[in-house]
Order: sequence, then structure tokens, then C-alpha cells
Amino acid sequence: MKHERPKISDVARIAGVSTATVSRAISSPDRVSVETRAAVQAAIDSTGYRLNHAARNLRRRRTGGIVALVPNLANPFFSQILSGIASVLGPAGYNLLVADTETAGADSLLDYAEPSRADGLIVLDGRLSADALRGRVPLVEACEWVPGLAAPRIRIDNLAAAELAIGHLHDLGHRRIGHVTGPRGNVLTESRLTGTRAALAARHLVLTDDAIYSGDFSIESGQAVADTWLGQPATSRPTALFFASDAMACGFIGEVQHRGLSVPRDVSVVGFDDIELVAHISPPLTTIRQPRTDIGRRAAERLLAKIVGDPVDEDTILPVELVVRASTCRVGRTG
Amino acid sequence: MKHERPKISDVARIAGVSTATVSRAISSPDRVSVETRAAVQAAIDSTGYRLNHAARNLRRRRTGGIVALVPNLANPFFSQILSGIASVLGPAGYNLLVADTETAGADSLLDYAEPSRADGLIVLDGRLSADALRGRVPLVEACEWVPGLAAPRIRIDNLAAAELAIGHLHDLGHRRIGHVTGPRGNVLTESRLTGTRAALAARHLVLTDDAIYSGDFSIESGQAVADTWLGQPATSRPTALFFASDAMACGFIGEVQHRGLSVPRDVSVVGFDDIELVAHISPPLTTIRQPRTDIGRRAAERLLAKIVGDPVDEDTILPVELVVRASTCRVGRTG
DNA sequence: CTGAAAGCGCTTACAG
DNA sequence: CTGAAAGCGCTTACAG
Repeated sequence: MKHERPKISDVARIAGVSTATVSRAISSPDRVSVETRAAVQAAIDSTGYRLNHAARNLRRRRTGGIVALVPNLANPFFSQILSGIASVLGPAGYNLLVADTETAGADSLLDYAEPSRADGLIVLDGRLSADALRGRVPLVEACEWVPGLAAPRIRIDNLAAAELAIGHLHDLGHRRIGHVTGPRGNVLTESRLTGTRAALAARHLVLTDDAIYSGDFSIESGQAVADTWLGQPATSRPTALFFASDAMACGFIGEVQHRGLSVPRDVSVVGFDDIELVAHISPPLTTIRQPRTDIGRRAAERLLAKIVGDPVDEDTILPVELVVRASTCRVGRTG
Repeated sequence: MKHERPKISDVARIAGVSTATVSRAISSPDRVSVETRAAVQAAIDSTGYRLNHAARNLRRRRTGGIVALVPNLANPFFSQILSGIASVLGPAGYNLLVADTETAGADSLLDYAEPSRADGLIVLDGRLSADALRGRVPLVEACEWVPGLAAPRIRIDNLAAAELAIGHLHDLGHRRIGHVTGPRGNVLTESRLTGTRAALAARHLVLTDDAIYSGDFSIESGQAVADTWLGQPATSRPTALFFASDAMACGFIGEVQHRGLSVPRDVSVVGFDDIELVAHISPPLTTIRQPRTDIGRRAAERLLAKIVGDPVDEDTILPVELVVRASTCRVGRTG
């Protein structure tokens, strides 16, 4: 049974029609008579013919693939976004290619922006080069964005998110509020820090340098922040911290608990993302929920629209939500 | 500047050679004289020529893509595996296509096993049909496997993992030990349950029905198990539980803590996977570590070897490791 | 509604 | 070391 794969000409011969007709019977059945269609179908069934996508794509000058450029595939934050993307792309007949901007070389990343490689790009990494991306395949940005690149963006309102977090802590009576940032140079880091500063200013509070802790979104960096914070005088250090990622908040909480302190009694913690597990840790984490699946879905839909030439609005801001759990409480005995 | 993309014939014309020579200069430079190579390179630079992969692939009868079939893309467990796969595939010149077997229809999944779609398949979902997969593109299985499908498998020794977990709990003095399973019908569920039963039997203990809790790997199912367990008499219910996933263990711990009990004082908990966060929750989770990045890497390497026709050993069993943290302790006052 | 023919952009025996 | 030519397997104006 190890025959050559049947091709369209085999089907044509058996059905007694031309290859053009077979092609039409497959791609636009309504342009073919009922009888011919049946004959072609019979020939397809009897030969076990299956379309060669590579050939079709070459001829149609498309690839059938969309590439998602992910900053770090190992980061579970992106799994739900990819899931959202996949749920739109699959039914639309596109393949989802995934590339990790961390393990792929810079040059190979550019290869992905080739029309012979992919029909479109979903950029999830704001550190990529605008110049390298400009003028190539259609693209959209999601979550992060590349400054200077004019492309539709699907993102959340990071300023509003900071306002929610700070407002919540302020309402609980906190006045010494700190912020733990993401990695330097990241667009999210900037906007969340700016938002925090503004939200504090609106309440006549100032974000001093010693209340800004620099992290990099990772658990480990949150752990390190615990160290720094514990080293500061209990009477002047923040009584509440707003973290730019849940992972850092978890690392922080784990470490301060390990050192014998209690959350939220000794320090209130607000995270960012609402990743899956944080509702189930002790204490359950108060955090900013990002609609991750939706971000992925919208990004994919937007890209498909752009590919077929529909006019697309340049920016989509998805709503965030403050989820209050048990890692925050009224400012207490400490301080 | 909106020209047609230059093609190989444009480069050939400018370099004053044939397209065959250009092709060789690109693919096998050493078969071309130094001068010619330089001329071709100059022409490539001046035109901005970039290879069309679709055309090359059609001609070479390959696609340059490898598909990973993931049971649930949204599950962070798979993110590190994908990362491992990507780190091998990229440098080898393959695209990584990702398909979610949950959101993709069964028929579209079969499309992925088409030689015109992908050069190979990495199957991460044991529920797929062996008949549908057999005799198509080269494939390997990782983590899970499809019974009856003869393919190289990269997996861990689930029986040995259960032995490690049960041995640890037994060493701590536990005699009433329960097991929380994965979803019914999953191959991992079966082997971990079997392993648990065997490890208990080796210690003259019996796994009774009321000490088997059925979950589905999810956090929520772990939470539900807490409910069941709390409903059992404290004098006869297990003093220790071995969970088939970390997610379930976390759901369980969160819930019993919420109900005012303490882990490990009231119940010892062993998880499975060692996902990122569990070292940082309270208490840090004792668990079985799976080398997820390595599983992905090895699966990709194995597949590439199979594609080029290297003989591949059918099965690779990767070592697991018991990571003892604070969610387990000597059997105590309770019971 | 259908067919003949050109062509998508490469690669690769074959010959020299 | 290099070129002419065939061909990978489709699709699509064009004509009828």
C-alpha cells in the first residue's frame, strides 16, 4: 500500500475531467455541475486524494500560517493567550506558528516576518525592533507593543489598572504604598509605574525612590524584593505593595511568610494578571485580572481582518478588573 | 518602494548567471566558485532578495513545519514543554506549529498529519485515535501516549514516581494514604494509580476505594476533593494524599486552609509536576518533578532524527525526582 | 460549465 | 564549476 500520493491529475484522469475542474470542484463547488462534482468526489474517494497545501499556497501566494512572537514561551502567562489565538486561527483555516523570541536568534525572527513564511504576525514582545518589523507582513500587537510601530494594538489600560490597585489600597487606609516594577525597558513596566505614580499623586501621595522596587516579572525577583523590603525600617517602609505581575507577588509572599511575617497583616499585596493559581494560594491574591483568552482571540481576529483588507481600528483597549481577595486588608498595627 | 519581491531569476540576471547557480550559491556555497559566489551575493544584496520558502518546500517535497498536538494550550503545564520543543526546532530550521486538540475539530487535527501540512508530529495527547494517526507523517509521543500506536515515546516513569511519593509518605509514618487521580481514561491516570497501588502493596497497605478520589488534573477538581475528604470521618480518612497533578494539590490545600485546617499538620500533601509556582506557596509543595523542558527538547530531537531516517530507540524514560518541601510531615496528632 | 495553458518560485538530476 | 530544462502540485484568467 506504499503508493505515491495521488495528485490532482490522478483524480482528473479517473473522473474524466481536467485538473482545472477538479480544482474548482474542491475550492468552489458551486461553479461546477452537480454531476461533475459527484464524479470528482467519487474519484477523490477512490484514490484517497488529499490536497497538497504547499502547492496551493505557492500558487495563491500565501502560506496559510500566522506567527505568534512570544517573549518567553515557558512563561505560563502566555499559554492562555496562545489558546485564544489558536481558537480563532484554527477555524479560519490558518496554522498557528509559535516562535520564542528568547531562543530564536534575532535574524531568524526576521525570517518570520517574510511573506513566504507567514501571512501575518502577532507580536507579543515589545522589545523587538520597529524598523525590522515595519513594512513587512501584516501584523498586530498584543499585550506589549513596540514604540514607534504603527500597528493595531490589543491591550489593556495599564494606567487604569494601576488606579484600581492604588485606589483599593488607599481605601484600606494605606498611605505608604510601594510599587514593584517589571524589567527595565519594558513598555508595561513604564506604563504601570507611571500609572502608579499618577494614582498616588491624585491622592496627594508621592512615590519615593525607596518605595520603587525593580523586578523582572519573575517569581525570583519577587523573592528578592522581599529581601529588600524586609531590610527597610518597619516604621517607614511601605505597608502595601502593588506588583506588576502575580509571579513576583507570589515570590514575595512566599518569602516574607518564610521569614515569619504574615500577609496581609504585616503587608498588603496586590498582584497583576490573575494567573490561574493565585486564587488558591494562602492568602488568595488580590490582583488585577487581565482577559488573556480574549486578548488572544481579539488579536487573531484583528489580524485576519487586516489580512483581508478590512479597515481596522488601530487600538483596542480591553477592560481590566480588580479582584479583591485576602492578600489585602486595612492598614494595621504595623508601621 | 512598493516593488514586486525579487525572485531568484532577478538575482540570476543581475549576477549574470543561471538560476541554478544562484540556487546553489545559496544552498551549497561550496559547489560554486568563489567569484561566482561573490557575484551572486552582490546581486542578492542589491536586490534585497529573500528566498521563498513555500517554493523551496514544494520543490523539496517538505513543509519545514512540525506540529505539536497539545491537549489544552491554556494549561501552563505545556508551556515549558513547548519551550523545549521550540528551542530545538528553531535552530534546526523548522517551524513549530501548535494545535490545541480541544479547540480544533477532530477532522482538522487529521489534516495536521498530512505530509503537505507538516513534516512530523509531536503528540502530547493520549486520547487521539491510533488508527487516525498510523501510517501518516513521522511522529513521536511525549508525556502522554496513544495505546496501540507504535511510535517513539518520551515520557517519565510514572510507576517509579508513585513509588517515590508513597515511599516518602510511608517513611513519615503515614499508613492511611490516599490518591487523587487525573481524568478517567487518561493513560497517566492509569499508570499513576497503578503505581500508587503497587507501592502501597509493597508496604502491605491496601488502597481502598474511599481513599481514591477522582479528579481531572484541574485546580477546581482538587478543591472538590477537599470537600469529599473533609466529609469523611477524621479517624479513618487518609492522613496523607498523593495528587496526580500540582494543580489539584493546590486547589485542595487552598480549600482545606480556607476551612481552617492546616497543611501538613492535618494532612500531608504530595503533588505531581513541580510547576513553577508551587515552590513558593504556603506551605511549599512536596512534589514529583518532571523535566518538562527536557521532555520537549528530547521529543523534538527524536522526531528530527526519525525524519532523516536515523534509527530511533522506541522509548525514552526520563528520570523524575521527589522534591521534598513543607507540605508533608510525620504523621501527627490527628487520626 | 469546462478545458488548455501558463505560472507560483524554487531545486536538481543530467550533461558538458 | 555551470546551464538548460523539467518539474514540485496546485490555481486561475482566458476562451469557448
